[in-house]
Amino acid sequence: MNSKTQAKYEARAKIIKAMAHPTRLFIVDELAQRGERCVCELTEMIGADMSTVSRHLAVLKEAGIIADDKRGAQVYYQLRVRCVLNFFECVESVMQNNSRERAKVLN
Amino acid sequence: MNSKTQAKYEARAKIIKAMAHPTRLFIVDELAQRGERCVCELTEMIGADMSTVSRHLAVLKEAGIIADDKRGAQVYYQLRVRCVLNFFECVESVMQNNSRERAKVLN
DNA sequence: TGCACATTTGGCTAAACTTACAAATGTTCC
DNA sequence: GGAACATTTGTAAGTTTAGCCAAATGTGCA
Repeated sequence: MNSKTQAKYEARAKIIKAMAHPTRLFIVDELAQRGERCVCELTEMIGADMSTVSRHLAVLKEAGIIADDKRGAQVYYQLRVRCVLNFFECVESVMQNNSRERAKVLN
Repeated sequence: MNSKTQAKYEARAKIIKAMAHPTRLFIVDELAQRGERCVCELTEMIGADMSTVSRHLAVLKEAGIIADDKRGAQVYYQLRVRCVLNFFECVESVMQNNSRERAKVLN
């Protein structure tokens, strides 16, 4: 694989990697449903340290998946790219395939 | 977040995590285009140690994204779920948004 | 059986990721 | 200015991941 091809896949992987964490998937899902949320609201829902949540948000923002909007002392985050929601559909179908496959093995 | 919700997002993250590596994205892309490939062919194309490639393939297989088919001494892998290819489209659009955004900042 | 080849697995190291606490920064309001 | 609050950042510890080499396993064939 040449270095240009390598770079192409690294750039893609970086964005997918930003989605590859349960807390970050929760955040994306939540923002998709509610439009926007501030860090304190998300922290409350997630139940982790606020600094941890802030770091997850930074990862998603750095990847370009969410955008931040400072309003007073709060920072509100919103989804910038809706198409990442398509990931969920596909993931669900993979999981369904998997459980079907496992059921088959047991017979 | 309760433990059921937590488990849901962890299961999803596991599958997305399997896609979150440049080499594994390359493999998925290659299998999508060529139908199937044995480990030795992929190893040749990727240019890493065969044991490394074998481990990447195991990750994708464990997630349910690819399937293996042993034929003689070789093991052929093929894509089991085409919808993961939708990831690429979305990732491209995120990258385009990002570069547009960066261009705007420079003006 | 024994050699050649394909693949996987064990073991190890280095790098990356995740998390929490504490401290720093920024904002509002008195 | 100073207290109260929201958020980010520095730091350190623990965990996971990626990579390679070497060894083990499995297959085909003389």
